[in-house]
Amino acid sequence: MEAPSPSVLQIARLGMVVKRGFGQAMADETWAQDAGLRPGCFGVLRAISTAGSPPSQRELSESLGMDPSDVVGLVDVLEHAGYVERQRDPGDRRRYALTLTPAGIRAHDRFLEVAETVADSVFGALDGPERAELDRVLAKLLQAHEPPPPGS
Amino acid sequence: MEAPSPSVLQIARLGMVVKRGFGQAMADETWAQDAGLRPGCFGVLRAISTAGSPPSQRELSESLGMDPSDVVGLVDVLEHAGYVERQRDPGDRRRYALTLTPAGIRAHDRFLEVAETVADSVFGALDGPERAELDRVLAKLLQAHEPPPPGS
DNA sequence: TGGAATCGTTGGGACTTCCCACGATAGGGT
DNA sequence: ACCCTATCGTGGGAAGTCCCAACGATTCCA
Repeated sequence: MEAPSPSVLQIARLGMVVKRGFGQAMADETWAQDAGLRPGCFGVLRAISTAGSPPSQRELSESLGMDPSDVVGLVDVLEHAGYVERQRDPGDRRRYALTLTPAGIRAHDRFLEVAETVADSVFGALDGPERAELDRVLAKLLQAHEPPPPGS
Repeated sequence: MEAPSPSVLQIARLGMVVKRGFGQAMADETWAQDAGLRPGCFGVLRAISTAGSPPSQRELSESLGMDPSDVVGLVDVLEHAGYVERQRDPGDRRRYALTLTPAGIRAHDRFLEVAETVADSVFGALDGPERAELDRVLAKLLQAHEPPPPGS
């Protein structure tokens, strides 16, 4: 039976390919290496950048699908590198309001370039429409697995 | 920037979702738990099953995109569970010829069921054509990144 | 026959992921 | 005003994964 069930393996496998490619591409970026940036830092930078208002670390952890305790170290690195700032939310002093510094925005842009290089390498076998369709489907799947936080 | 490059993040992210979902689904399968099967064992089982002739561990490692040293432990578990057999290749006594036992075939089938359940959970938001197209594109991408052994 | 290459294996280091528990702060009910 | 509960960020540790560097055994090539 040629059931399409192993597609879960393909996804997991492709995820590893991307992860490896990204890690390898990052090894060439001396500026990131010097700042001590870890792979997960890109996700944090991107999540802060795309968030409507300065997010808290918990919102980040939900938006990234990772444990809050793991976000701490990532933000630590980024703050120490001068890319993000932790400001106490005046409305709720338990939370932080995370913002990107100008240097953080530049770092994010450079990250995007690297990501695009990796994407070209990974998706090179796809033509334009295929790639657009893949993008759309992936976004749909992630959105289905991550109920967006309403106005709360 | 023309294309939304962060699709690489989506892939990696979705890979984690699958991995988690699979691990969680496997936690309910007592037979696998009792046999001490690890997540990677499914990939090994599937690789042996889909290989044309009994593969060596090195062929497995290439086909799975993992390090040969990590295949050892996986095959150890599977052999100890009575699912695969290590037979020396008479033509090259350095290699093993890995074969599935009848119990291994049954285990593989049960694995497939679990995988299908996970797939339904992950791809639930997609309709038939979308899912088929995703399958096709993923296979295309993996094939581009892993030239298959022609001697089958 | 001797040297180089390959296969399986061992060991270990660096890293990620996940879970539990703690102080600090906030909210809700009486 | 008080407790009780919940949430946020944080620390620590267990388990797992990925990757590399070696080593005996075996094979291949000159």
